[in-house]
Amino acid sequence: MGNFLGSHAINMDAKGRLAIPAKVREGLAQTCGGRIVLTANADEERCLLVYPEPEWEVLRPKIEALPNMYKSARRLQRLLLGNAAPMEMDSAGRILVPPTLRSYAHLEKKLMLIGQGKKLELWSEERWLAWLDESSCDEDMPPEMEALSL
Amino acid sequence: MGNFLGSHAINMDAKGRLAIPAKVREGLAQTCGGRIVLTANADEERCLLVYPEPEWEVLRPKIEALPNMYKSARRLQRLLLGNAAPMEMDSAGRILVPPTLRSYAHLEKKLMLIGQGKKLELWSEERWLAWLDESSCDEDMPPEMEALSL
DNA sequence: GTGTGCACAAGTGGGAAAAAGTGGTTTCTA
DNA sequence: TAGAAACCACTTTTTCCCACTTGTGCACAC
Repeated sequence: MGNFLGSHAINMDAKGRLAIPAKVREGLAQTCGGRIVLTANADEERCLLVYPEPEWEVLRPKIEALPNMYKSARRLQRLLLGNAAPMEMDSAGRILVPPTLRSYAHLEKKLMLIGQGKKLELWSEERWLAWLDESSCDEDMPPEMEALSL
Repeated sequence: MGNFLGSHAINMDAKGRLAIPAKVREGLAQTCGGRIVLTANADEERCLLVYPEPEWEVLRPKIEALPNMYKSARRLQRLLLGNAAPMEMDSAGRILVPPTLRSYAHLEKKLMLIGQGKKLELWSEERWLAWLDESSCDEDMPPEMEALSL
């Protein structure tokens, strides 16, 4: 199962195409033959999520099965299912980000691709840097986290 | 079983016709030979629901059978059954949205079509964007959802 | 050990062909 | 007679491919 680490600065061209860095491309080739699913992130950060297809197929049924009398479940379904776009890379290893996702995450030219283990996150560089500044570490933690020793 | 994903910006013309995006059209051709049912959504969001006919025929008897001593059940019946319109696409892959549904969901020129697995949702673009902004992620969650790791 | 240059790989941009979307006109039907 | 359906022709967008530019790493020489 793919193990994506590290961050990469990348550029999106005028047509909305972005070249996956070669290092990451290798990882994707291995875990999913280059077939990925791009979707919106559901928490308060407006970034995109990049899943290798097999990983997405684990998640998708779980999301579809959520009881949709709950508002929070409908939200998750609308965001994750409603934005999911299966993608394949072109001959130069690029993907075309759909316009709706581009505007959801406020993607312009300069982007950051952030490895998160099983998936990757795709941010507008501006928002990523802003998040680094704002985000603070004195929120509530789950117990598993309190026990960590870094 | 159709699997509709992703969001698409589409335009309705002056006659109330809207072109189903080609990607979605394929999915509809496969699951229902292009025969769909368009109806109103019953939750607080005024959007329309697009069902492949076989999927609708699974749902319809269940709605009809709801015990209608309950106000909420009557509401569901009036909205879903009372607005259901079977549709077929014209030679260019377009459907004509009935005026009553158009006004129910406040559809004007710019629309969004949102894949939701078995069905699709059709929103006024304005309302969809507003919903994206307002909707927050700290509502009650069903237990299945708390356990999710995205 | 350091610097220079070469070669290959990665990233970028543009253009042409094909497909999708749009608008209007005519015909049919209620 | 008005509205909807079918049809047709035009315009725009998308997709695919090819060629160019940039960057990186390695080797060799100084």
